[in-house]
Amino acid sequence: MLQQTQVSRVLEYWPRFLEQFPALPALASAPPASVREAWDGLGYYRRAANLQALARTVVSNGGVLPDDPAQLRRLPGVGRYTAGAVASFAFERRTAAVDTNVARVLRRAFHPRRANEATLWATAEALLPRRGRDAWTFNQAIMELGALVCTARVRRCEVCPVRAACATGRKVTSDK
DNA sequence: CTCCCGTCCG
DNA sequence: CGGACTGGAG
Repeated sequence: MLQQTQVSRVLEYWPRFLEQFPALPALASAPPASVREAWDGLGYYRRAANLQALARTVVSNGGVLPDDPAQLRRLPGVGRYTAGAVASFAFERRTAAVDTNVARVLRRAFHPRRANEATLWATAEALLPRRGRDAWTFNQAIMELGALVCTARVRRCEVCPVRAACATGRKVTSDK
């Protein structure tokens, strides 16, 4: 649900969705129309179909989600970001997870000129703490930094905890 | 108009 | 690589 959709909007759907489909088996055996209906208004309806296909695949293969990013990535609707996010946040695997927030933070802090996806992921991996548990915290922290402080429109460099190490933030504070 | 905890297809 | 997919908020 969070793929390209704001948290505030997902919050209106996620609890109801989970109530209706408490776990993968329920989602797997549900009529596709009921899944689509539960998704109504959220947009990107392919995600709903992908999610049910994912549920069916996982259920028919023992019912357990893999914790490995490469294996997660093979599931429908799971790209590099989601695979990393699930592996890190659900399983505490040591993996990078670059979403739009993280990408923006990394761009501003380390690549003020231009940076492609590969560069951003490489930077994210280079910054990743050794232990999985600490990588979880790092991923959570950098993502929230982008969502709450280093935001797309108004960046709040004054309250940014990594301002001193940021290529963009250093200038911004001296300029304005 | 851009942006949002992207992914897939051509 | 670019574009499609979706809709609401700022």
